[in-house]
Amino acid sequence: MTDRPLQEPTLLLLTALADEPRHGYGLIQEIDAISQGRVRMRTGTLYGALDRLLQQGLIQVEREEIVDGRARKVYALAEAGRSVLAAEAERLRAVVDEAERRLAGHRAPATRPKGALA
Amino acid sequence: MTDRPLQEPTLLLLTALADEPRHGYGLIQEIDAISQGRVRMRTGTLYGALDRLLQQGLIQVEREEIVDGRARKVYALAEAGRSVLAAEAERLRAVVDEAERRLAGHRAPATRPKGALA
DNA sequence: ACATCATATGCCGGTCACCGATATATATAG
DNA sequence: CTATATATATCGGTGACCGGCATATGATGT
Repeated sequence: MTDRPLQEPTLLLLTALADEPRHGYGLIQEIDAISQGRVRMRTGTLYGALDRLLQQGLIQVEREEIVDGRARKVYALAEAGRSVLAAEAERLRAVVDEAERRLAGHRAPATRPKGALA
Repeated sequence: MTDRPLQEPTLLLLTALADEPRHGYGLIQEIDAISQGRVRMRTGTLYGALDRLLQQGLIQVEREEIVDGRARKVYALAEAGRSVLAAEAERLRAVVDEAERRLAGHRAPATRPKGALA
């Protein structure tokens, strides 16, 4: 399946769905808020990613509704998406920790015995 | 330019250079260590990324040397690369924090069979 | 009446980072 | 003498993301 690391827009999408279900346009706004206005997700990215994540089973359409005459699809994080997001967050945190440790000047021994590579 | 968020292989590359200069193959091994063996960077990704990062001024060739009859290029993190990595780490940490915060305040979605629809 | 912004979904062409394979070369271990 | 580790490099393909465009309604402004 998709063992590949998530790119940031996708990571933000799953994060925006982690607390409650939202519809497409609401996700754009939520991502804008999460990133302190630094990320404006394009609709091209959004709906493409939504389709992809649906197909991968990481999210699901919770319901469809009509608000003020405008149709909405409300997406929810699926179980699979929840665990993928958790794993991804844990992995990324480790990398970020390591980056900041090294930038701070502490040389944490990441050294391993020779021949560790298969 | 480098306004776009770094992808993970690139992030790992800069991280691997953050404590000391390394040559190409050494970077593959270091990234293997940092990621606890989870990421095996391909040479196609590595040398392509190295060229790109050189051109962006995020890294530089510190020296070239010959060890045991094999040529090496030793790369070092440039000042620009150091600040980009720092900014990227800070940004990613915020996203990861937010993701874990939302996951912890768990709101499990109704696991509905497909076909259920409003 | 007309314009324009905010809301809302969706498609399509292009770009580029990454992947996998391949090529080349030396040193060491079996 | 063959395989593995070390070491650099190129190339074609894939796919996520970007930017632009199309479409439609409701609210606000002039």
